[in-house]
Amino acid sequence: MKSLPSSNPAPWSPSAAHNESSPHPFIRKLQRLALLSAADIAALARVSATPVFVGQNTDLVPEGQPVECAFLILEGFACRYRIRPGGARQILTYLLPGDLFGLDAPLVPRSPHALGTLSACQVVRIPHEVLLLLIEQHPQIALALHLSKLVEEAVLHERLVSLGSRSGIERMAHLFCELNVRLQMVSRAAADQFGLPLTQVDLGDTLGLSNVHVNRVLQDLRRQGLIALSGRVLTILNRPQLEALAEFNASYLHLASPTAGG
Amino acid sequence: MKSLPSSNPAPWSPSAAHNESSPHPFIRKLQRLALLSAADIAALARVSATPVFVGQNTDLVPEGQPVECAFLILEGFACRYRIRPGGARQILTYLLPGDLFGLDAPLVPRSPHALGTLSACQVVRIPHEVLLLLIEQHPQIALALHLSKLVEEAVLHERLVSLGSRSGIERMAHLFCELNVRLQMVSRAAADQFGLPLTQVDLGDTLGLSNVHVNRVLQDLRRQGLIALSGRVLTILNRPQLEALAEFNASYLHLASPTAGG
DNA sequence: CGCTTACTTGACATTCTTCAACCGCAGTGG
DNA sequence: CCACTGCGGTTGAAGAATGTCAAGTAAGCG
Repeated sequence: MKSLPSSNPAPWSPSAAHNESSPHPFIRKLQRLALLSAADIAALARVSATPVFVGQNTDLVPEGQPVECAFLILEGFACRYRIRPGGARQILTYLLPGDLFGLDAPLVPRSPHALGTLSACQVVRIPHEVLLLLIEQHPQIALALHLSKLVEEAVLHERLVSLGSRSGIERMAHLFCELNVRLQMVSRAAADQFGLPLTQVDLGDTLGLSNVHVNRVLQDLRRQGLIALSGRVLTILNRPQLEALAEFNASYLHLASPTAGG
Repeated sequence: MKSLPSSNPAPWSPSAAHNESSPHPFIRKLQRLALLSAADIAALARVSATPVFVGQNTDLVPEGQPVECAFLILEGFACRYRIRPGGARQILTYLLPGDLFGLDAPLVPRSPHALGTLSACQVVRIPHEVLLLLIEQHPQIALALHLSKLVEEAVLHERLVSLGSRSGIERMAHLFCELNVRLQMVSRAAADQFGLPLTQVDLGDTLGLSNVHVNRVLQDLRRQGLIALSGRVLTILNRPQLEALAEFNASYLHLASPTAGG
C-alpha cells in the first residue's frame, strides 16, 4: 500500500478545473437529506473547489495515526479498512463519491482504522476548522451531515447482518444492490449498471470470503443470469431476483428529514 | 418474543427505590467521557430516577416501528437485533448498564431493528423532549453522549472484523474480552469475572455461529484453560492468552475527551 | 517480448451447519 | 411427592460451505 505523498497534489495531478465534470456528488447527497439554501450550496461548492487526484491503493490516513484533516471523496472508491496482525485485511465501509471521512476526527486521538483508495480517486482535503465553520454557520448542512452518519450506521448494521448470517452469494448480491442504489443517488450509476473498480480480492476482504470463493460466487451469479461483470462494469440483469436473493430493501439508505428535497 | 406491556410499569414491577443499589452506570459512563459538573450529574440522576423492571426476551422497540422514547439500561443485558425473513436472528449490538438507545430516534421515522432484553433488565424510559432538553442545557452531557456514539461505532467496526475474518473461537474470545472491559467500566464486573446472562443461542446469534458450534467453541476455550463458564458466570482464567487469541486491544473502548475524569 | 496483476480452475482440507438424540434441571400441576 | 414439560446444554454423525494450495490462463504494460 502506497501512502499519500504529503499534503500537496501528487505530481501527476492535473488541474483543478475538473470539479464541474458532473453533478457535484456531495451537494447532491446532502440535498437529499436536508433542505439546503443557495448559501448552503455555495458554501459546499467553495469547500470542495480544489480536488486532488490520488492513485489507487493509496493510504489517505494510515491506521493508528491522528487524522489531520477530513477527506471528501468526489470520484472513485475509497474504504476504511483494518489490517490484522496476521496480515488479513477487513474492509469496513466503502466511501463513494459524496462521502465524507473524518467528521468527528477532532474528537478521536488516533484513527482505529485506515482510510485508503481502492481505485484512482478525486478527493478534497478539508481542514477541520473549515468543516467546523461550515457546520456552525450552516445548520441545515449540519443536519444533513448528521443524517448521513445515521445512514452510515444503518449500512454498517446491514453489513453485520450479511457477515453474521448470510451465505457468500447472498452477501455478494446484497453488496451489489447496495452499491447500485448508493451510486445512483449521486448519479454514478445507471438504472442497472455501474462501474465497479474493485478486484475480487477487494470484494473478498469486504465480505469475509476468500478470493477463490469470490470468484466462484460471481460465476454462480452469472450462471443464474442475475448479473454480468466484466471490464470493471457491473450490470444487473435480473433485479427482482437479485434483490430477492439478497433480501434487499433499499429503505435503510433513504433516510431523509421531512424538509429534504428530492 | 414478548412485547412491552404499554407505557406503565409492569404489574410485577417493585418500587422505584432501587436506583441507589450500586454506582449509577449512566453517570459513571458519561463521567468517563467528559467532565461533568454537579449540575450535570444531578440532571442525569433526575432523568433516570424512575426505573422500570422488564422481563427477559421482551421487546422494548419492535422492528420497523417508530421509536416513541429513548431507553436507558440500568441493569441487565439488552440488544439491538434483526430478524431475517427466514427467521434467523442477528444481534447487532449489546446494550449494557449505562447504555442508551434512541438518542437519534426523532430523526428516524421507524427503527430498522428491534430493541429487546436478553436478561431481566432495569430500564428507564426517557421521553425525547426530556433528552433534548438535557442535551441543550448540558453541553458536557451532549459531548459525552456524542463520544459514547463514537465508541459504539468502534465496537461495531470491531465486530465487523470479527464476523468478517476471525474464526469462531477468536470471535468468542474477543466478545468475552470486550464485555469484561465494558462491564468493568460501569462496575458490573470484577477483574476477571462477571455475570453473563446469555444463552448459547444468544451468543451464536451475536457471533454468526450455530448453537451447536458455540457449544463446542466454549468447550474448547474451557479445555484450553482460558475461561470457566457455568451458572451464568464467566471467569477469565488466563487473560493474556485469551486476549492474544482474540487479538484484543481495549484501546478502542477508551475514547475520552481531554477533560474527562477517570 | 517478458513481467505483473487479476482471474480461473481443480483437488483437498477445514470449519461450520444441520439433524437427531439425549441429559439435567427447574417449574408446574395433579 | 411425583410425573410431566420445556428449556438450555451436550454429543455424535453426516454433509454443506468455504478456505487453502497449487497451477494455469488472460490482459495490460513497459
